[in-house]
Amino acid sequence: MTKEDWKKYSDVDGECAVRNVLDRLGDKWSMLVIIVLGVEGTLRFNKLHQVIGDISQKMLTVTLKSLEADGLVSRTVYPEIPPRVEYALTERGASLLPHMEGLAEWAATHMEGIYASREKYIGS
Amino acid sequence: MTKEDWKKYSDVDGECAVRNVLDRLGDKWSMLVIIVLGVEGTLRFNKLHQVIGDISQKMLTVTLKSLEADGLVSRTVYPEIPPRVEYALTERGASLLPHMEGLAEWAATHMEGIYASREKYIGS
DNA sequence: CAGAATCCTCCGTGATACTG
DNA sequence: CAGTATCACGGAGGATTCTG
Repeated sequence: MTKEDWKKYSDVDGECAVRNVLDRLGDKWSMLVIIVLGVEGTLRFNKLHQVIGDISQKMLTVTLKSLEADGLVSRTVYPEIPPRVEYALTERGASLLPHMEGLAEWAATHMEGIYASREKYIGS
Repeated sequence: MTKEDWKKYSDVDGECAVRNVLDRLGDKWSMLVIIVLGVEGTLRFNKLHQVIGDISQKMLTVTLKSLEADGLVSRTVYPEIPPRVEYALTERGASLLPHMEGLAEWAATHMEGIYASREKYIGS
């Protein structure tokens, strides 16, 4: 990342790629949903809900919709009764996985140190 | 990332490394501050404020404090008048940079497609 | 089963003013 | 210069109920 690329990160007018994408991914559930779909593969709505555990039905719906809108997740409806809807990563969504993995590994590696720092820290 | 590592990502009891770290990094400014310090190097408070441009003084203070508490950013006070305070990435903070870079490049690469998808998407 | 529709509650964030 | 101290708000997120 050179200074020449800098404008990509400092734009204030809402056209900064990093900020836009991280804003979207930075919500409470998007990254986790992507990771789950990446690890588990295609999942139905309720299965996804159950695997994540502590997400509300509403937020799962909202999160999936925004991921679908961005073309990161595909939604397949099977016209049966009872209804069946399957979610999976698109190619674009899957291309994010390596980066999530990288972050996950970084997190796992540095967790302990971070917690230790937090405890020692004397905030105001 | 195998299924064996899965528990690291699905823990609900607040001990999930990924969730903890991403929660912290997922706020509005942390990642940007890290990127800026990574690209620009050591910076004083006001310079940081000016370079980012659209962050409030309060949020810059808050963000820097939490990054310092986590040991990602160092804060050096020079006992002069007027005061001078310099911020820089710690080694731990710098170790995050490659991952930020990866995300940034992913974002830059897929931005256009994501925007195109958003426009075509017919949400409810 | 897979959601849609409401209502409601924090709290992250910003604006403003003040200080050592 | 580098912050603190307050006040105020908007919207992300949760709980609950309803539906095709």
